[in-house]
Amino acid sequence: MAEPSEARTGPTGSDTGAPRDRGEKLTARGDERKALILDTALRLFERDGYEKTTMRAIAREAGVSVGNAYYYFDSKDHLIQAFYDEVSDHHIVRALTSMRPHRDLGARLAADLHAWIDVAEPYRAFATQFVKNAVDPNSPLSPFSPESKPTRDKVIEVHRRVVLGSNAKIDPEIAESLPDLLWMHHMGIVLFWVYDRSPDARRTRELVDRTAPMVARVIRLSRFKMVRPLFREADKLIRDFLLPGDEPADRG
Amino acid sequence: MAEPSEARTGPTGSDTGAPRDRGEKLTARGDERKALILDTALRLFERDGYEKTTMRAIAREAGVSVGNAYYYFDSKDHLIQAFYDEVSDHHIVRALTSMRPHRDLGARLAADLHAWIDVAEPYRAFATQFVKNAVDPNSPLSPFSPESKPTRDKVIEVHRRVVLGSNAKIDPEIAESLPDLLWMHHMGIVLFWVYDRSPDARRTRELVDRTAPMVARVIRLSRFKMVRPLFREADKLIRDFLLPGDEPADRG
DNA sequence: CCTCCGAGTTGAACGCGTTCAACTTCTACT
DNA sequence: AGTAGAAGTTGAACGCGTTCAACTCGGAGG
Repeated sequence: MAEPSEARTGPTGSDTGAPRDRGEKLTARGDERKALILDTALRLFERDGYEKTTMRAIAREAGVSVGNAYYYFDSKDHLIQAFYDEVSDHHIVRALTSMRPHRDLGARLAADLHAWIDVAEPYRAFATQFVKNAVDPNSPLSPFSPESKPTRDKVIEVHRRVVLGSNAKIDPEIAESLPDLLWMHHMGIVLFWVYDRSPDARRTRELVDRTAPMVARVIRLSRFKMVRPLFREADKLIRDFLLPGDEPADRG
Repeated sequence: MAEPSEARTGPTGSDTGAPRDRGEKLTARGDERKALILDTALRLFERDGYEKTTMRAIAREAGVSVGNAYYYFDSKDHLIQAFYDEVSDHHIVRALTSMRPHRDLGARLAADLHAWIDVAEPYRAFATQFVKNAVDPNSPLSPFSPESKPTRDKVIEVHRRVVLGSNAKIDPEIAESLPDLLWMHHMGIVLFWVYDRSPDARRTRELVDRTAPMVARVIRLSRFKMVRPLFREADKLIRDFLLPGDEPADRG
């Protein structure tokens, strides 16, 4: 399989299964190195923004070669995935703590979302890029991508706790997919936050304070017979369309 | 792409006074040239997708130099703006026609959305890129950008007609912001459509058929006293947060 | 005729993300 | 110790979007 290096003709791609950084074996030193590169990248992203930070700058600052950065991360985007993981982890801890004193569903939800804003705020400068990539179905950063599933599941689990720890009485039939609904509400808030230019995301916080009680009120409505069919159908819809359930295999 | 290059100057009429991209003087020959480049670009986007189509390929295919393409369009993204305008214009015509026979709000909404899918379907291959850019607040492609306002207003106007032509009885207080709500529903459908991999967007159409009646049902609910406060608050929320209201910016 | 000027046009060049063949270092096993 | 092979590392090179100094062209004024 010897191809002349200068004639780079033909379709190179379509081999989508790049097993570069996946669960491959990394030595202890490799783990260190990977962390070093990631930390450097996030620091530069925070300081200069995502687009203005070059892979060459990251490599130089971390004291490695460009190629080496690519040995640990498949792409520049993958570095953002790591950022998202980090934010998510911090969010989980903070959210569970801050919602603990509350029993009211709206209050718990608001605490949850405020916790997210607290954690994510330092990175707002380059969060745009995250959302931009998240919206691309082919990106590993897509919320529906296999790569994102573990993180996403963890976040949804938080929303489950929001519901479970509350004193709200909820139609058990819709209770199960409620966390996913709340997750979507969360995503909406995130989208607003990305656009938000007010200092300290004050406007997003205001939005949270006003939507959280509303969401709680809507959920409380589900007990009434008049609207129950509507809720059932909405629930079914969400299950059918938004939750992939079990997609057998993508590349195997 | 049924319209020949001649149609380029006609239908928009709204120059928006945007001095953004070469709003400078263009000779007759310049207009032709610009249209030629645009048509070539859209054709290649449709054939090969957005990312795989290079500016060099567009230039070569159109018989001009790369630099010349940049003389008429500030960036590759700006070519997509043109695509969005075109889709919107066709959608408006088709939607108004196809919803005319219906009086039921759900049916009218479904007709509207199906019309959009019909028009946009050929471009699904590179629609991802549009959404990706649309989500960037700094992009001229953002739905909230001044550049997009004329197009967006036209689309929202269609949604106003959806409501006005129906026999639904709606709390007048919420009726006014209803078009914007429907527009957001539309955006949600678009987002799903971008992810949709089913042939002919069948799954998105299914989603439309199921959500449109639901939306209509929710709107019908607004008459009931029990939920009216909730609707009022939701309405106020939308006004306060999602509609910029009075931006004293363009074209006095 | 020539000159001037600005719209139109060019392609080499820049900086970017990414790839790759070749190289070095470490680990495991004989 | 020796050695195979995996893990780690390198920088030049590729193709991309974009920029820019220099060019051509056409018509208005002398």
